[in-house]
Amino acid sequence: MRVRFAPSPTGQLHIGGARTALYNWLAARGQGGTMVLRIEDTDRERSTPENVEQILDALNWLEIDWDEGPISQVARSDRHQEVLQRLLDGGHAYRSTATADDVKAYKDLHGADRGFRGEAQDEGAVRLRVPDDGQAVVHDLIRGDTTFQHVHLDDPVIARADGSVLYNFAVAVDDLDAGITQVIRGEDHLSNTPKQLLVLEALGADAPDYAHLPLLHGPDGKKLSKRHGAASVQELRDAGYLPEAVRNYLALLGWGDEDDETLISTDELVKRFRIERVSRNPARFDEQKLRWMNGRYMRELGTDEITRRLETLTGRSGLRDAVAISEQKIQTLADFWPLAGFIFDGPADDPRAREKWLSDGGREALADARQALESADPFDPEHIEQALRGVVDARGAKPRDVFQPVRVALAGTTVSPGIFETLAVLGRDESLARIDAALRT
RNA sequence: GCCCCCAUGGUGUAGCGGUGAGCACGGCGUCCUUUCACGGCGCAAGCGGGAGUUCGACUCUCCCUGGGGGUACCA
Repeated sequence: MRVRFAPSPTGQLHIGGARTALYNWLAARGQGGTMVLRIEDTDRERSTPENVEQILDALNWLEIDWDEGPISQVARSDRHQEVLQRLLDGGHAYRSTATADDVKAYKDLHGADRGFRGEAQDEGAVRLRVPDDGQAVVHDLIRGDTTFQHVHLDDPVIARADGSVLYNFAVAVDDLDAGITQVIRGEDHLSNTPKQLLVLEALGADAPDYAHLPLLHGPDGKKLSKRHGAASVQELRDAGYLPEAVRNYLALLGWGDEDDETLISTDELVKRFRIERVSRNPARFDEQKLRWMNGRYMRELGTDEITRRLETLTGRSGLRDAVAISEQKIQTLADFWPLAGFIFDGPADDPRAREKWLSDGGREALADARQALESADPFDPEHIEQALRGVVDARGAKPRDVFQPVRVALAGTTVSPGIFETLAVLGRDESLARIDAALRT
């Protein structure tokens, strides 16, 4: 089996594209097959090395690998010209100057469901000749056979007047040359498949098997498309998601095994994934579920590994202690800094928190806490807790009336990791200094 | 307009003629609790509609409705 992933080199790898990549990859790896990359775009402006590089980067981050260097369509123009000429010579294609208006006029005359048929001229764009009778049958691994009657199909333009070839022609030739046996792509390509089948037929070649994946929609139900600035893999990475969690989540967006398990490791995914089991209905990208799943993966990583990833992401070091007391509370890597950044950067500025917890009663409690903290020894969570609980008892207060002022003094906000642990990580000197600073204001 | 695809709770799905329609996210409640989380327990919430086929339909067929895609000298 040989599959190919063919992203458009528009710079960002969009989430739907990432899922397509994943399914291709899982299908290939699971069956001991091969996955090749085809960077498809007949437009030289878009197929820039930088754009291609970005797609490759995104794939690398997802840890989705491929077996051969990217096949560039633009670089294959000689081959495409050769095949195009063969179709022209064989009478399978013809030149025509017919415009969209001509096509419309033809339909007004022959009926709306009647495909356009042109006359051969000696200039103009190249159109494929479509027979009036017969049909194109797409053998789809997910949906079964889909039949398109030839009569309904317009003679498709396969090359511009200047000779440059168009997608539906190029992709058929490239897949054929690359020996692709299974084409796994988005459902938006289903309706165009007959054109590709016709090209293959004109060439006397067998068609590959197809698998058209249901499209992905955004939370609003609209198409989550590369054109509509939808979330991309790059954005997921920047939002602090883990590649293994993204793979798990994306795999489930349109596929489920018999037991409908939710948390499935990539290894397990490779073993269990079957393209035939992919669902036929479009799915919505639900970031909430991704966040939850990401949290689960984070907690399985262990403190050292989370620290390592966080340090690469932020470029800072010495985060381990802060990670240890925060890891239960964050869902993504990006959640860490807003929660624990105050440990390194000093208290945040939250006037409302200060007003509420550092007013009269709060200041008294804080002052008492400071005193108790001075003698906590050793300065570890256990002894800190003893000291602070002592203050609570002595004041006859509720725990929060003592803990919250301390929290706000240290963190500047009402949200932070556990207060005893935070104090311990900060150390006695820094903790007391922050409390003093809070007391002074 | 024409061609094609799709249809289980708010979301993702399991189901493949007989089920109390299962799981997960989210929601709500509750326990834990120093904040926020995590975790435990519980609750609400679904087969779009109509005809068939069948002893029996979420499961099969048709129609409708509703989504989506294609229909470019874009990919």
